[in-house]
Amino acid sequence: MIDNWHQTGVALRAPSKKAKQRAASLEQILDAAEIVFARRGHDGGTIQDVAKECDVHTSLIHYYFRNKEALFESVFRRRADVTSERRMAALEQYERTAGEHPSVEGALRAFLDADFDLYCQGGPQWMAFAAFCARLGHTPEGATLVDEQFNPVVLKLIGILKRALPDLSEQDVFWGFHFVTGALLHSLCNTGRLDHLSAGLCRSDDFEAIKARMANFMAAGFRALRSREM
Amino acid sequence: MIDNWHQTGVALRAPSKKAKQRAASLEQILDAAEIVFARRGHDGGTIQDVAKECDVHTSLIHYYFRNKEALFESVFRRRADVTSERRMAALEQYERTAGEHPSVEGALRAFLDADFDLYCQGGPQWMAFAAFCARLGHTPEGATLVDEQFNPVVLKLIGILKRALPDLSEQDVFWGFHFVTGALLHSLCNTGRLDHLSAGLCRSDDFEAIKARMANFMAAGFRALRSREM
DNA sequence: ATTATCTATAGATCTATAGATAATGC
DNA sequence: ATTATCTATAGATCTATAGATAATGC
Repeated sequence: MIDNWHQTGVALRAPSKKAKQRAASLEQILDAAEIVFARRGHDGGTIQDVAKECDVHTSLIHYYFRNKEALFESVFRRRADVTSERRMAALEQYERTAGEHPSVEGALRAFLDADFDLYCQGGPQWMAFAAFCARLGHTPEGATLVDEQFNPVVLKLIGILKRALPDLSEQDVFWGFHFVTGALLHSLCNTGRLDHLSAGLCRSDDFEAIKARMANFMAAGFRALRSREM
Repeated sequence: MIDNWHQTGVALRAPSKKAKQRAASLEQILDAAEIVFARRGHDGGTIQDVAKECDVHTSLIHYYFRNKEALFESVFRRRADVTSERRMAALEQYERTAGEHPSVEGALRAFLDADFDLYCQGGPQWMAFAAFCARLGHTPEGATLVDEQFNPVVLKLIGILKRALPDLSEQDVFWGFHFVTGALLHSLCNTGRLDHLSAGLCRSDDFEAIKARMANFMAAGFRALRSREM
């Protein structure tokens, strides 16, 4: 929240009580929807669930958001720009420091860590957003939304990867990225499967552990594809 | 279908017309449900969709399957044993041929290829089953079902991986497997994202291309985790 | 007589809207 | 006067069942 209204000469009105109320309600509803849709998916989560979660009446949700689709998309849009801009900035920053010879691992680290840090340190709502996006990412309908939002950043990453791996075919770069995406989305989903499987040795919500391993693991994978071609 | 009824002495009756009808209807319904749930998920797919898909009335579905849950689970159970037994057999076969020194890549190849071959060569219903399982695998509710079915095979794989990587910590083996699972499920999901991203260069339903790369890629990842520990 | 299939419908959600009421704004 | 919130309810699904009808079995 930026309160620039009392320092500009242009007499921007102070936010009225109603404006504040409105903003607060919008946020409450979006927070609740984020949690509900992250937990139960687009089809499993209902407007009634959302209403219960934030203790308002369903009609208020329709008052602020035309319909379920609009609510769903608003949940995505509220944070989508933040994440893609952060990733883009991290990639550009990495490009500058790496200069002529970027490394696969460096590029992946920039791309992935920007995200993981946000989800780890951003509190439970960002965590819910992560799961929300992950579910979105592996439905065919959701894929369109995700594509539009993240393709620019992803293509940026792929560009750097190509320069880091000049002797790798373009297909292999895409397939490698496909594996990275899968592992990332599965991690963000946080299904708890690994917890059972490892008998508690690993917790699937331990994003720090994932962050510490993933770029490293995947970078080696890309390099191995290269040797496969020869 | 095994028609052992006319060669045994124990006078097993020939399947009556009704029995055949029953079997055919069951299969039709399961096929349709497999396609519907694969496409729209557990919550998005309805019994009405299934009925329309195979051109029977919804009440017939309730006649053969008590309720939606039972139908859903039957879709899973129909093929689950086939896949896990195939994988188990492939892993045991690999263990025998590899002897004292199994390799990461060999183990992964046995584990993954058993699946991919089935999905590639088993026709469209097996393809639908793949997507069905993938969606199951990244919901928290579905995870329980998947766990019960596949944990034995997965633990078998993990056992071999541990012997192939004696100097890798147990945690790292599990995290590596976590990444493999993610990439696999994402591939089976077949969202079509890669098609757009690569402007048609790669098709996300090209399981042959994935099969050719995945074990190789992931094996290198595991080895890289090892070097991280030192 | 039994089993497979369909017709009709109850009952439970769920989304969405119209219209009433309460709170703020000018 | 405008905006925020709630009440009440319409209308569209969706699951599930009861009971009728059609086909096979003995």
